[in-house]
Amino acid sequence: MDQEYSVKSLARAMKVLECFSVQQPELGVTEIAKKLGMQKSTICNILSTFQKCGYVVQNMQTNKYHLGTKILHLSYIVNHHLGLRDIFLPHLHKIAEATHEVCYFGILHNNEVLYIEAVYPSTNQQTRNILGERAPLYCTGLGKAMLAFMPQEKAEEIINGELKSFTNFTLCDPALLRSDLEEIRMTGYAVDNMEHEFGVRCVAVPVFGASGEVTAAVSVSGPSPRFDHTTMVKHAETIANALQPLQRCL
Amino acid sequence: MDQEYSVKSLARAMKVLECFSVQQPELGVTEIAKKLGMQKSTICNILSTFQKCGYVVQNMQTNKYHLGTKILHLSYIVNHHLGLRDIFLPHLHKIAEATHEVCYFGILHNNEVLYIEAVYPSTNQQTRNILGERAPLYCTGLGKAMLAFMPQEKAEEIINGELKSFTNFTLCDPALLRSDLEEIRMTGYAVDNMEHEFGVRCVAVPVFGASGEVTAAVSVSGPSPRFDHTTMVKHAETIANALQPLQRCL
DNA sequence: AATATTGTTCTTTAATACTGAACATCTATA
DNA sequence: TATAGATGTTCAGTATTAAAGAACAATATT
Repeated sequence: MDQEYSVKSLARAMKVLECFSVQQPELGVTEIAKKLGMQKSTICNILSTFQKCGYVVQNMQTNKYHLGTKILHLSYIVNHHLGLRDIFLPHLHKIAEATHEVCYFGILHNNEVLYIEAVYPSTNQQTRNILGERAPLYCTGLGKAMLAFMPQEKAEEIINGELKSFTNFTLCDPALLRSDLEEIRMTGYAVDNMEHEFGVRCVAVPVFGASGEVTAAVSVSGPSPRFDHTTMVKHAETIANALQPLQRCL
Repeated sequence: MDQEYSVKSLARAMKVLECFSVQQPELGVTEIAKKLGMQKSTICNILSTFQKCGYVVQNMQTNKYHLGTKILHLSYIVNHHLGLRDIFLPHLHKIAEATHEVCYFGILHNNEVLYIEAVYPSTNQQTRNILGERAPLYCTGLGKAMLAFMPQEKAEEIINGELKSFTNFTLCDPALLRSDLEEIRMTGYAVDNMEHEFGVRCVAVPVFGASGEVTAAVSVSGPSPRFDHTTMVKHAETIANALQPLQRCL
């Protein structure tokens, strides 16, 4: 009997929360019910519970629901516990100023890149909020930097999995990807040559934990004309140097 | 029959998530069970479900649990939907640079201040992460700025509620607090005179939504010697001017 | 005005979450 | 080193209750 010691109603409820996305921040009851193949009334009850707890808010005008601010408080605790953001922030600033490019910081989570922070150089004061955004491993600088140093078994799972094409430059061929990862292991840094977004190049360096496993990565990225080979090598060195004191101590 | 159309097991489970705090980011099964007066096995099942969903992670060394990064993704959606952070950030930067003080941005949530962002002036590069932190309304600049313009009924609830003393300067007397709030309504800005933290003064200005209700507040704060009366009046003006374009349009 | 389509309410039943005890691990203390 | 007291986990039975499905109310659309 493969009994699962899990609270099924809770798992179902969390799926409801996960229906909300940046693209669809507001959802109706039937919309969610269809999406999950569940009954309207069930969704209604779950949402009403979440609302009472503050995790979801109903828009009085449209009757649709959206995520509540209670989640922000939880995320604060996560961030604080991880502590990573606080530890990395000064170094990210240093890198952004030295390279005059946007500096990203992401961690490995569920076989995806989870962006934790973006720091803009003072010469480029954008304010795009990417906290919490996710991206695939195989076609981003941060992702490949981590993929290259992951346990081979886990890495192969991804390499042999679906490699969706985002641009003409995306490495959708496992063999090509493998040799790229090999080069990353040799040089110590990953290059994303417009593989995820056309016109955007990126250099990323992995960060290793105390026991030697990849835990995170830091990158700078920007418009491809500014990212020629020699510049990217220089940037990689800048990042690697800035991260030196953090390597193998987290 | 006052039947509650809520999923009780879900409400219970969310209470488990809420046990985690900055002070106690890691909790054991029995610890949570005691805190909530629930059975160990129940907590165990809930945690195991949350773990499968990625909302909670078990520390292999200590067997204790902590919140997972999945929450970050949800918080990203919240932030993005609120959009507030993105809208306010440039103005917060402006205020921080103009006053050379830390600039805070908070919203009203569950009768508390929920801190959304802190921006440090370039002359004071701290990196304290306060995203998601909460504080009482009656003894903080941001809080009083919002409390003063809340619906009277809701405000009185708080004024007549427990007014815990944080410092010798905390206004724990409802009458004193009321007259302070009256002054805030007159001047349009709130002053926190070391009421929450000794040695820290703060000036805050409320932000109003499209329908005229208080939705948020912005403040600058710092060591009391730097915050004399004339300086604070000047800071209040600076903030009010910077926020002008955002008033009554959100 | 008529007709979908939405969110909500309600009851019944089948599912399942919680209890409570037993078990397995680990960690202080004698 | 042995023992007692923690801890987290497993398990089966019962009492709870979550979900289904239909009916209702309130909008939106035609």
